[in-house]
Amino acid sequence: MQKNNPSWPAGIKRTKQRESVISVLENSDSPLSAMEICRQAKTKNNSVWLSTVYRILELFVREGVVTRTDITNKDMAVYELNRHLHRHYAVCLRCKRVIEMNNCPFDNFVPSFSESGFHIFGHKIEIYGYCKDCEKLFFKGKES
Amino acid sequence: MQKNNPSWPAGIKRTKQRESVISVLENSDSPLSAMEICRQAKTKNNSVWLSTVYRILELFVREGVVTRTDITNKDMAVYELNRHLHRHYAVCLRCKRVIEMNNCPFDNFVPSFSESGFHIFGHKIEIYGYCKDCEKLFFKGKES
DNA sequence: ATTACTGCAAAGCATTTGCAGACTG
DNA sequence: CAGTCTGCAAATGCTTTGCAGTAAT
Repeated sequence: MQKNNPSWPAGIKRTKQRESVISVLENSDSPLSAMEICRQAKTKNNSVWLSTVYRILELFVREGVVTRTDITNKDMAVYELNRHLHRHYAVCLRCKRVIEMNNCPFDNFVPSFSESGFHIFGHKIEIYGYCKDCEKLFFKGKES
Repeated sequence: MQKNNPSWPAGIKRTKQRESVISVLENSDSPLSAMEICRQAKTKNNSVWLSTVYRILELFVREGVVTRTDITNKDMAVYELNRHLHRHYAVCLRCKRVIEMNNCPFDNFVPSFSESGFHIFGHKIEIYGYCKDCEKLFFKGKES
């Protein structure tokens, strides 16, 4: 997010730590944990403390610039830029790798409820299973 | 889960703590946290230590008898009996009421992944929004 | 200059782990 | 009676918080 980038939220002070966090997220095509963001920021010689990263993420989530996702069976939240894309992920039950889904089952779907009048704001979908690599191991395990 | 209940997983030793955990889950119509399960088990005069509850839940999840869910922005996992119903719910953001959905968006849907070879075992869907009653209040709030 | 932000340390809290004694099959 | 499970305590790991010094506007 460059200077003058209009998507920098209004009234939010620029600090090198905040720009650094945003920069890491901009250069990632998958959601990252706070720890990973901190590690990558340090690599770039931008020292950012982990607690600061959490504070910055909390701020940007509140501002709507970043989204936070809690993944089942993973004990860490992951964060990504809110690119206003509607996206869901699959998680490998073994290696916890997160794989992007390119479409959404709610497109062209009309939900039917047991009670009328529910106003949907959004949804969260989580797909679980085994990734290519872990499935091999999984079935190898079953064979023996 | 009574004695001789065929759904008790094969080869799993019966202990009063395990039966107690399952009993709490059987008598609940909503998913419970480990702490809540522990509390309810204690109420029934069945002393179960919290760490034991976690070990028991881990075992039953592995055996497929129980499912674990992490709820967004809640820092506790919740557990429920795996009733083998394929069902999704909508949760009201205000009153937390849970409303059943009668269909599933994954019927007749072919997911597309950014990486090939992911083997889907299942999915979880969380729909959020406002129920009929809370929506009225919500919009009343916005007007004033 | 004023107010907000960060470094750092330390606390919080759900969950996990280690170990010795208790219990199940 | 052998191996597993539990009580208990202590550790772990992610996340939050408190505080004093630092930086942004």
